[in-house]
Amino acid sequence: MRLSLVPDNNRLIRKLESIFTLADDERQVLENLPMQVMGIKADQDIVRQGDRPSRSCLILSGFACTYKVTAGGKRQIVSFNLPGDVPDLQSLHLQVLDTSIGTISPCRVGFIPHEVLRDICERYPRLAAAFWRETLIDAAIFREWVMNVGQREGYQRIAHVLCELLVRLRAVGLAEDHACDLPITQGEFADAIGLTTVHVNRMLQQLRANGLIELKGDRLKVLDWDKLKAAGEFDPAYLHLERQEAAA
Amino acid sequence: MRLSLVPDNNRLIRKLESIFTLADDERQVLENLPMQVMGIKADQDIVRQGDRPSRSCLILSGFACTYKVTAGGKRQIVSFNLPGDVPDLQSLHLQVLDTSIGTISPCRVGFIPHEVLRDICERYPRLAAAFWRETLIDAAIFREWVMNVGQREGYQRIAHVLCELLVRLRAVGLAEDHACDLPITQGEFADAIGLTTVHVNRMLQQLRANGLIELKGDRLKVLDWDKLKAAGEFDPAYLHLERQEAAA
DNA sequence: CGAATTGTTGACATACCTCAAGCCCAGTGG
DNA sequence: CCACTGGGCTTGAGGTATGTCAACAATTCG
Repeated sequence: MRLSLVPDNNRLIRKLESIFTLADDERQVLENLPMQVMGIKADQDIVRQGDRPSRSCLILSGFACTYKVTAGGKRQIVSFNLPGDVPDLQSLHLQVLDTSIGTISPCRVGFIPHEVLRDICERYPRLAAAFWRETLIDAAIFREWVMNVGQREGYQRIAHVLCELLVRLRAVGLAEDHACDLPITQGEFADAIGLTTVHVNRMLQQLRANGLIELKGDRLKVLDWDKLKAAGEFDPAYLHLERQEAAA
Repeated sequence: MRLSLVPDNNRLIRKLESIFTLADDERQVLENLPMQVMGIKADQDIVRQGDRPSRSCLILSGFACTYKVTAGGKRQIVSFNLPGDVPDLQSLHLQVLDTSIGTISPCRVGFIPHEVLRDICERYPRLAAAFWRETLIDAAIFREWVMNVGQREGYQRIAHVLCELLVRLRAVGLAEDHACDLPITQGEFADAIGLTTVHVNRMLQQLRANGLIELKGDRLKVLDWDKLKAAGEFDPAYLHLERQEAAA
């Protein structure tokens, strides 16, 4: 555990800049975000449901996920957290966490005190809006996931999640056009799309057999993007990645 | 369609006040929210996916829902919107709507221009935070819904939604302790929890047979709240209704 | 009062689950 | 360097929750 005043949080900056141009002072604030940086092993909780955190965590590298656990002990992953994400930004205004956040692969995580964030929001209204916006995009993703598990069949569900992951990774510079590292296990996919690991396995094989993807070890290659998109009924609009245009 | 400067948006005020005490000027701003009030029949869209609205809508009375439609034409309701809700508050920062919002019963809806909201956010930081918080609670509900459709069986799912609706209605003064008006059709429940209307019907009958509820016409009576909560594994924490306590 | 929407029921089909075994591969320790 | 271990992946057989289709009953509403 070490303190750092020059953390490499360029994924977050990159995400925000894809939305609007940062002024020099705004960019500087982000580049010098005071945070406590920590390395965390795979499969560890970063924060837990019920916690009342006084800081938010920024994923600097690695894969994490937000999840809830059923009374019966079943786990639902409600979101994959990628570098540049601040998966518990909500705790700035909601005191008690209603989800846990855990690592999937080894991660580097930066913890930013809420006071710091509040201070920034006060002084840089555009950054406040940008943070708010980030939480709204999270919400949009949750909505799409409700639809995914509620209305689509297994085959479509996986196709959809794979599409989402590839596009989001691309947005933070962690994917080539049609390939990316993806250290997500079939069991984790299962918990994310509400199927069993057995069934996930079978659906993945079908995707492979149909020539849509190649998925081996931690590596995903999309062989036929159009077909994969079609299979998952994937329309990236809900990710709100497009630049803010002047309103009509 | 008429303009009103003294709209009865007390449900919203009530919700916000349950979180923190409003200052006089803040309360006055809310009481005098300039909005265009409109009566809308049942089963009409208020706004549509793809729209770029320049105002947000406040549900004044009646039931509405936020939904998405699959490429295959299946509808997923991702949220029920009750009086006091501003279901597209997000459009303040996300230009393109990724969902449609439609009425379930006849509604009175107030449209508030974005400029008005932005102006309030600038001048009343605590109200800005409160609005942000509202969108965060929406997100928390979406997360719970992902879990509901992803991990729970039909019987549990309905129990859960019924619990949520009753608690939320209570929070805005629209329910007695264990009963409320509920003009939601079985087909709508089906679209909300990812089942068919036939199966919803069977699960409801089971809930009735087990003595948990009475549901007839537009009226829900919960006969055994503890059992219903248990059946749906319902824990209201995710609704974040508790008062903001001083941080530890 | 008729017409439409909603609720109910039955018979049958299927996507997905459960259990259980075997395989592959990376890491570890002797 | 090899044997061992454990996690993840794969496969098969059989079971169940839920879907589909189709008819009919009960309500609501104009």
